[in-house]
Amino acid sequence: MAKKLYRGALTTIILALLKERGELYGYEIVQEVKKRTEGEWAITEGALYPALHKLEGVGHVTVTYREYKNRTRKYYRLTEQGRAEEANLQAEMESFLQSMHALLNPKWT
Amino acid sequence: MAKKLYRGALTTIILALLKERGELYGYEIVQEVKKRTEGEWAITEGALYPALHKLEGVGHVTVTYREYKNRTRKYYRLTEQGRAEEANLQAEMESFLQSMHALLNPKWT
DNA sequence: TGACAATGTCTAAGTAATTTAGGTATATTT
DNA sequence: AAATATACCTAAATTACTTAGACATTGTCA
Repeated sequence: MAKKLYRGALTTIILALLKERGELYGYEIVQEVKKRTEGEWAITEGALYPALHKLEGVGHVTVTYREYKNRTRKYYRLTEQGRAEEANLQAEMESFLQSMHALLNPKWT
Repeated sequence: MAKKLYRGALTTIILALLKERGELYGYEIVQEVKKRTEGEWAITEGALYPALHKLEGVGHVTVTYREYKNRTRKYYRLTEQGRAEEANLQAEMESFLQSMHALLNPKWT
């Protein structure tokens, strides 16, 4: 059974993958997440595509269309802004992990 | 500036604190989170109280009213079910951390 | 003493990320 | 031939949360 992906983490994941890989198309992101988490997470397309469109809308990614076996792939790539945002979200995620650690493993009572 | 608390984490936090402390009242939870995360997280009461009521509704916590200086405190305590749920959410959080790690620090490309 | 902050509870409207449940079309596998 | 995989999409419903209040008592400080 697929585990919970906390709300707000999806964009962080997308941007992190794009930063690492340079360029990915939507369906590829779904497969990549599934593979890397060994099936723990299944990103739904109903969440992914609107998230990608929003990222495009705010200028964090750009799109290139490429044909492959009669199907169109939309490749996404980080803009400069997107690269900055990726750093922000990465920092936020680390802060989250730290705070979570402080809460669940307290040093002082 | 207060950082993001990913959606879905609030209940995990509440149950974890109750497990550790045995008994807490709502306002105390707000203070405790603020203290432990050194101000990083500010749980809003508009989120906390409904969450507590929901936990009570599904039988994960019980309530005891206590008076203190003319003000009523509602103390929450885990039920057996709540204790089980706490373990589930804790496991889910750990799974999240692992998956997040796998995504952001991949071993294989 | 008068005002403002802190303590302590609550709710209701609005927001936004997600789930659910579809749709369309081609390629590949069984 | 039918089902699955690939590849994109959207719209309605859900839901956890934010915002913005309400109410009452106690503590603090000018």
